[in-house]
Amino acid sequence: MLDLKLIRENPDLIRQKLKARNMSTGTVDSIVQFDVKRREFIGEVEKLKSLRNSVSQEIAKMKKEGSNADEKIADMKKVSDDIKALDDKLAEAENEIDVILRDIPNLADDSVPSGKTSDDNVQFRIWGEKASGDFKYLDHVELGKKLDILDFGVGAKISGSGFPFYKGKGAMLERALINFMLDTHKGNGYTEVFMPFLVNRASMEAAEKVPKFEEDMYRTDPDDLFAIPTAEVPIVNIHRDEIMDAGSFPVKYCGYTACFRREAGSYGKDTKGFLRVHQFNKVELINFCLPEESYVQMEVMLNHACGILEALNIHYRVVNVCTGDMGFAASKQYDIEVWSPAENKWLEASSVSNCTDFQSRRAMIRFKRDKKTEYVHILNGSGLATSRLYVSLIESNQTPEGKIIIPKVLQKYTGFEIIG
RNA sequence: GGAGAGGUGGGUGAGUGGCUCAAACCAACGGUUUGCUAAACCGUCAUAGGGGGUUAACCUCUAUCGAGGGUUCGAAUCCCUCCCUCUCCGCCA
Repeated sequence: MLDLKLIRENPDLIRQKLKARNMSTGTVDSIVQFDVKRREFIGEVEKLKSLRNSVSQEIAKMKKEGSNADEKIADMKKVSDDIKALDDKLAEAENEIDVILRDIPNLADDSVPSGKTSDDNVQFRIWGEKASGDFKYLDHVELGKKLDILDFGVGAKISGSGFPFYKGKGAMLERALINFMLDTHKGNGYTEVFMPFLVNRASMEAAEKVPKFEEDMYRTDPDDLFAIPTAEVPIVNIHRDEIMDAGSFPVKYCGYTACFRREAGSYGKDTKGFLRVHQFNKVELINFCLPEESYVQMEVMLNHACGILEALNIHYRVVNVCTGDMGFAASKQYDIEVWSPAENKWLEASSVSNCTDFQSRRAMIRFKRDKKTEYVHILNGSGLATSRLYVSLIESNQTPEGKIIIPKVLQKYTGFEIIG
């Protein structure tokens, strides 16, 4: 969430940033108005509470001395009633502010290109070359079927469409990718963690996923637990409600989880095979750092994610995501896209975001410096999601006969060099 | 799932209605003393929000003892609901 004080003191800045995100600016006026009310109520109610505290002391003293305090008690009864009424009004104003605040995204950094849709994203880097064999590239669904390593029909039978099923060497390849990525990131200084895949509502709120995106989440009914849409949620919550040691930054974690997304409202769009799924595997990178370091850390994280693709020799590009296409909590976002020779297009495989203090303010993750408490900056990046990476990998490394050559670095993880 | 115990500041831990709007100790930080180390002594020791201020230091008020309600002039303390942790039993990978 944004800083209420920042909105109060710079409403024009916020309006301008909201416009850049194609959002209406009326919310700013509402917040400012409710904030004025809120502070009025606070002033009034605290004056009354102060009075009550001091008079209660007097009553205690009078009772001890044996004198009659009935009159003061009657007065204070009235004061207490007033306090209760004012507290209710205050809570109402605070709730109104919170409801609006939960709907306002992070402010875009000035280095973010302005634009409305993904078409306005700006290519930032491109690496490698398109697979250019002199034959027709089979797509991953055809390949998977031919080699008997992927069976989307079985996944659909077990769970529904969008739940991939891997088999034999296909399953081993998936496991190899995950292990390779984790080992590489450990080498980059990340602490490996393994964590719950179901989290409580408080954790989802701290990561700013709920209530805004509740429709996109799988939720268990009697326990109100959410299937995580990304490992970002449990990892960010490691330090929730904590004042972190200022000397410890950057604090870096990597971890594998399955990720679950309902993808409500996106039916019929890029639904083939792995292109859009409800469950996928991802190795996530999270970085807690000092505010002044977050944009530098972001470039470092981007390079860590790209390093995986380069080791696997996968053709990719990085785009600087525009204001209109950026994630809710991000102030800046790079998407990494991998090339699919069969689809003849780029597929998003990773997203590296600087969430600045947007999550840490909600999650109360802070550190101390010069006697002051400041909010930590939090970055997240996929390093990477396997599903679309898998598509690019098996498609790009296929032979004219429809076999798949395993990249050198993966061979010690798979235990084989070729599928087919 | 059943039975019991318990949740107090960074940690230990006192506190069953009002000089406790949280004692004491430990840790941490600053200082004094000191050949060095250690010890001793003194001081600081929360978070959030409001108001004031030469808008920095600082002053002041309010809230916070797992969470939320309730009783009361007044709640860490009494009542209700929920959450979590620990121990034992049952079930189970």
